[in-house]
Amino acid sequence: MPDRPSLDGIEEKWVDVWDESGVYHFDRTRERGDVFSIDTPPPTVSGSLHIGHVFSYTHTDAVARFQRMRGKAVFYPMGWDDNGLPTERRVQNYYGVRCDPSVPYDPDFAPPAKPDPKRQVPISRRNFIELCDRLTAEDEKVFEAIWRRLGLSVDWRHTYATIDADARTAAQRAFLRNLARGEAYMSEAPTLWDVTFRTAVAQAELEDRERPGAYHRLAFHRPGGEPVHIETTRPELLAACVALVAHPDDERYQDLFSGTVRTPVFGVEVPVRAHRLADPEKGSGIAMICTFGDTTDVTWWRELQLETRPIIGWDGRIVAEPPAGLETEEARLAYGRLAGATVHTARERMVEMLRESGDLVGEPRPITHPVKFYEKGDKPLEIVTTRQWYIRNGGREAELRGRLVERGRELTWYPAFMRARYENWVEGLNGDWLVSRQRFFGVPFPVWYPLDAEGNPRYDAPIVPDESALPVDPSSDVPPGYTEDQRGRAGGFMGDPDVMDTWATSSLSPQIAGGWERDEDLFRRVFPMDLRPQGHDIIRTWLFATVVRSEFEHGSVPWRRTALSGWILDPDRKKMSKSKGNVVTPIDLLEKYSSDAVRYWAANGRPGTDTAFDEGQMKIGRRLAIKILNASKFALSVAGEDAAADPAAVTEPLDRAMLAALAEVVEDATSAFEGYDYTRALERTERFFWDLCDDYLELVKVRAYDSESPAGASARSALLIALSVLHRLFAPFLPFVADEVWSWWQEGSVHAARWPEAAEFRSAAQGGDPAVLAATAEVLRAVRKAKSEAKLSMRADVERVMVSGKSAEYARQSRADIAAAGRAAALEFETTDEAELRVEVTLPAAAE
RNA sequence: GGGCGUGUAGCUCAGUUGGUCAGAGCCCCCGCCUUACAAGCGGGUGGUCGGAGGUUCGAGUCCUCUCGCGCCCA
Repeated sequence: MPDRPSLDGIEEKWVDVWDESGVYHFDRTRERGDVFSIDTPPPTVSGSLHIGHVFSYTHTDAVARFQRMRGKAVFYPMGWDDNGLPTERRVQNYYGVRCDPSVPYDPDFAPPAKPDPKRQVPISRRNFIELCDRLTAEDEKVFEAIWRRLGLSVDWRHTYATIDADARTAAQRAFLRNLARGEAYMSEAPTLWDVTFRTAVAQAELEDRERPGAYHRLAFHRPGGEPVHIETTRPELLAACVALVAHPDDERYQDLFSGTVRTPVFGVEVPVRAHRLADPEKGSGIAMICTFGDTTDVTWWRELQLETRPIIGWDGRIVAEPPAGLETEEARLAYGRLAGATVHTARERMVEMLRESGDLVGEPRPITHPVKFYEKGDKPLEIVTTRQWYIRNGGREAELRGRLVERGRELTWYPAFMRARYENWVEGLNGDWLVSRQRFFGVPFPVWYPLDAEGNPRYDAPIVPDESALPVDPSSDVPPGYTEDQRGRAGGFMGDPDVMDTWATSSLSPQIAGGWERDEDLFRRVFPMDLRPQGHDIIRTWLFATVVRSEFEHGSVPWRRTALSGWILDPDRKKMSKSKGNVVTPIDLLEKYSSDAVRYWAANGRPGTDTAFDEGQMKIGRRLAIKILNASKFALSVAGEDAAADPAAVTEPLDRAMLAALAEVVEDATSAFEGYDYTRALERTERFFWDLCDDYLELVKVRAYDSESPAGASARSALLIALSVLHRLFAPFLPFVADEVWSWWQEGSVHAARWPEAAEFRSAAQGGDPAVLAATAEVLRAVRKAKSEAKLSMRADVERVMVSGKSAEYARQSRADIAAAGRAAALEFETTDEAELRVEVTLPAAAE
């Protein structure tokens, strides 16, 4: 035990000790019932670890530590999400390169010494992936170091990355089984498309953003020539117009239904149709349907069985070839002015042409409206018809949807109201899950297609590998029955060029971490997992997708509980984010306040509740940690480090009262933890501890030094019992300081110790009444107040203390301790019926 | 527009099933060298619990309406 205990260097010391002792290792000999398994969220390593991560991972760690102390074998792995677009972008910027699959592999490639993000060097897909692997490996080391310093009790032998071979194997195996069972399918259909990243995007990745736009009033022409006015925010799509639509009940357009009109400028004849989704209140009540301007167009196109005349290409530009229907020379010339232009330019030119033809009525009317974006993109999404892979998720089948809602109800949600978010999402789905992405750094689809005699792929006859061959890369591996020289040749084969959505891999995190089909012995001990902690913003993606995959593969929920953490808000109540520049680096905070202090702040954030970033709370956490050091040192120096607590020696009413109060704290903290209310467990423990320091310790200080009397032995034993219990109660929250103080007088790690139970020290409490401690402390407070108001030192003598009231009887049982702590010469107690405890303190005349 | 959450001292937050529930910590003010801790200790000043109705003997605590903020979805 050091003379002057300190938090300095405490993290380095214990991180090493824990690593060497393996105290957090999962005992895989334990059966499922004795295991507590956690489906840890794999943080995106291409981003930086921010304070929000520290916040939520601390919550999980506290629960993991509690369960471990309760005797569970805790399966607490860590994953890294390195698969996907964020990593591609980071690699592009970091090395100044971009992936160009047409460039051949260069085994000697070295990235530019001075990366220039503006002039990225095109490199082969394989070189690009090598750089992704290299950079993510470095990032993961940094992350692990921070997690260790934060004190996460992860078993570092169990880590995974969403791009590693195990994850690729699991993702491909699950996909092949989905395919075989008909849960995955390929379809050519209108798809939300990000033109910057040139990839398809799923419903779950959409977000609406308010953008300026303008209503353009356009004149279409009836067969007789008289105009029909429509309003559109996307005049550039006029060439893609396939119909007009109005509400079936709209009186204004009854005569037009089942007739046709001609488009302005292009003179294409299009039908006028009726559909309930046409809003009579909006614009002129009649709209043009284009293939495709928005998702409503897709609905109309599908339900009204309209033609397809797409004009926007994968690059977001107007395609060179005019769509069907543009027959006249003028129409083709007009289209020629748009071909190759961006959407923005095309709109300007189209408006120009409409002005020339006189079909633009009035001036465009500026508005602000919500536009769909890919959440990681910065250009509006287009809708392009492409061939994509889908996994069923209930978006098209009520039966499956209902089953998935039911699975959600099998889960225990912390907090419970988060379940509503899940159900709202599932019930609002309008399509299956699009899982293919036209990107590079991801898990490839384990599929090849035969090429027919003309060299065209036969998508209806995909070739799949045997599961034993996984993972495969169809761009370099050869399908069964073919040779490499048949790649890309007529009569040969081609590999599917796409990769899976990153959620298609991370939705298998319980299987990947748990050893599904790789280590079945492990898997049956940990799956379904006990807990899925995660942010509430990814209920619709990660949580939902994981439920879907587990339903298909195992016919069960993937876990029993899920805990949704809140966000960290800056002092202005805004979500902290990099773009706002209000992010604080965790490592600086850990160094400034100590890991325990930062954990203390985090542990004060309740499940699902957004929490203010508050360094003040970290200061308090630091104070608490230091107090634990000092109070422990004091108690141990009084009692003797190697002294053993003897429950039978606890005889004084005040000591028994303290232990009885502590028993209540233990019971309360335990049930709070069982209900995932770690914050309450901490609050109760902390409250008790500070009161113990302020009152009980001061009261028994003198007596505890008395080595002669039984009263002294009583105090010392009670102190040691309380200390042991408190060290363990604090261990899940302040693991460093808890193990430090524990090590001064106990064998082994506090983190391997048994969680305290009231039964342990009930006998020592001997039916003690917490009211004795409460009343005694109240008298002590009154004495202090008198001294404080007289501006006296707490060491000042007191002539007389007169206590009366209902609980005077309780205080009387601590007469000697009050006299000693208050330095009171005379004490009188009068038990009356008065509810309020009255304390009269008489100070020596000289002191007044 | 629909769903969910939230609004309690200057700040951050507790307040289980309605009855010492008007609290804690921080901040601020006034004191105290008290050998565990001056990175400490003691004491004190702060609120008609967003607003309006209602149920009840009694409501931050239940109901209705309303205002503000936040998130999710259209």
